[in-house]
Amino acid sequence: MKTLTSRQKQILEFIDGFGRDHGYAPSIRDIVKGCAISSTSVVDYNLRILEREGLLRRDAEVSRGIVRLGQGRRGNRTIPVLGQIAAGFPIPVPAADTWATAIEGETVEVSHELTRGIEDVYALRVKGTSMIDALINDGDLVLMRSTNHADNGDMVAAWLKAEQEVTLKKIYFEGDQVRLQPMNATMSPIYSDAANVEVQGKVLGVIRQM
Amino acid sequence: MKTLTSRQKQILEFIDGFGRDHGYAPSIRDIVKGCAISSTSVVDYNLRILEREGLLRRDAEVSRGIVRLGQGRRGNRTIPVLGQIAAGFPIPVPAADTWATAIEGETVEVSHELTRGIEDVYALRVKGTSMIDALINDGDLVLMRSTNHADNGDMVAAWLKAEQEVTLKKIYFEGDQVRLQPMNATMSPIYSDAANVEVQGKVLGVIRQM
DNA sequence: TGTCTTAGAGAACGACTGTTCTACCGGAGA
DNA sequence: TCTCCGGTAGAACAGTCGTTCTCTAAGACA
Repeated sequence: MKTLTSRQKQILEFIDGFGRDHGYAPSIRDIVKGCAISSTSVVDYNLRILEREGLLRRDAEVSRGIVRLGQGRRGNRTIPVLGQIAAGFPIPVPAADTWATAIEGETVEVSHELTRGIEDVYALRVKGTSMIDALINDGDLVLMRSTNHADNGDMVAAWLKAEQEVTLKKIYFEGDQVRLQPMNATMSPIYSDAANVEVQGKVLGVIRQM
Repeated sequence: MKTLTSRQKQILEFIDGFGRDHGYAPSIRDIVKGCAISSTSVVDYNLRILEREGLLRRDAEVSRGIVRLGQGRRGNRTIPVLGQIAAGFPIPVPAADTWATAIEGETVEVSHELTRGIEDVYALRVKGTSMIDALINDGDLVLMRSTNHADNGDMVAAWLKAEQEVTLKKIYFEGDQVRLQPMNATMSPIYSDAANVEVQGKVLGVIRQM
C-alpha cells in the first residue's frame, strides 16, 4: 500500500468523525466543507484513491454511499439468550424456529473477537452455583457454539440421556466410554457410555457482570 | 408506546436489513421498493410515527439520514488492556498519559451493556491461577473501573502498601480495619489497617475466551 | 348521516449529491 | 524547453432524494 498523503488521512479521519457524530456517512460536499477543500472533484479524486487502497467502499450514484472498511469497525453480533442452564435441567438444542422466536427475547451483544466469526452461537444464563467448579458462577452468561461434535478436552454441554440431565464439563473420549471431567481436582469425573452422551454445544466463552 | 402496525414493523426490519447489507441507511425510495409500498409519502408518514416512538432518528433534508435507535445497536467500546495482574505485582492506576499510550497497544471491544456507560474503564489480563478462588482463571480478562472508592462487598483490586502487593478480593470496611474476603469459603480473609489499603479499581466484569 | 382519524396513493418541487469535463500549476524526466 | 503526471479548482449536468400538497378510502363515533 502506498503511503497516504496528509489530505487523504484528513479525509479518512473526517469520514470516521462524521460517522460517529451523525450515524451516517458524509456527502462529498460535507467533506469539502469539513476539510476546507475547494472543490468536490478533489474529494472525488482522493476518494477514488482511498477506495483503490481498500480503505473504503463507494456505491455508485448513491448519496452518502461511502462505507468505511478496515480496522475494528466490524460491529457487534447479537446473540440470543436461549434460556438458562442448571444441573438437571435440559437445554434445548436450538432449531431453526427456536432461533427465530428467541430473537424476540433477551439478547446480548458481543464483539466479533469473542465469537471469532462462528455462526451458530447462542448464550445461556447460568442458574445456581452448580457450575462453580468450572469457574462459572450464578448469573454468568456462557457463550455456546451449537454443535454435536467435540474434541478431547473441550468444555461442552453434555446431555446424559439416561440421567436426563445436562452438565457443563470437560469431555474426554476413552474408547467407547466418555469421561466428563469437572474442573475441580477434588471432584470425581463421571464415566458414561458413549451412546448415552450427546454433545449439545461447546463453550466459547464466559461473560460475567458484577 | 403504541403497538406498531405490521407495515411499521416491516419498514423497521427493512431498514435494519438494508443497513446490514449495504453499510448505510436506505433512502425513502429504497424503502418504497423494498416494502412494496406505492408512494414515498406513505413511507414518510410511517417514518414520522416511528420517529415519534423513538425507534429512529431522522435528519431533515439529509439523504439517507435515517439512524436506527433503540435495542442493542449502540456499538462497541474499545477498552485498553493496560497490563497483566498477578499476585504481588502492582497494577499502575492509569494516568491520563498512560491511557493515551495504552491505546496504541492491545485493546478489547466490549458492548455498552458490559460497561454500562461508565467512562474510566480499562482491562487487565490475569496471569497465573492465583485468582482462581474468585472464579477468575489464567488468561481471563477483567474489566476494571478506575476508582479509589469502593462500597462494602465490591470486588476490588486492592493495593496493600506494606506488603507491596495487589489482590483481587471482596472488600468490607469494619471500622478502621478492612477485611479482604476471598470468594472461597475455605480460605481465610485478610485483615488490614484501613490506611494500608488503597483501592485501585473495581471489577465490572470478567470475559473468558476458550 | 356527517365528521374526525388513520392509512395510503400519486405527483410535483426543489434541494441534495455524485459525476464529469475543462483548466491550472509545479515538479520530474527527457 | 517540452511533456507527463499528481494534485487542485470551478462549474455544469443529471440523477437521487426528502418534503409536501391533494385525493381517496375505511372505520369509529356521535
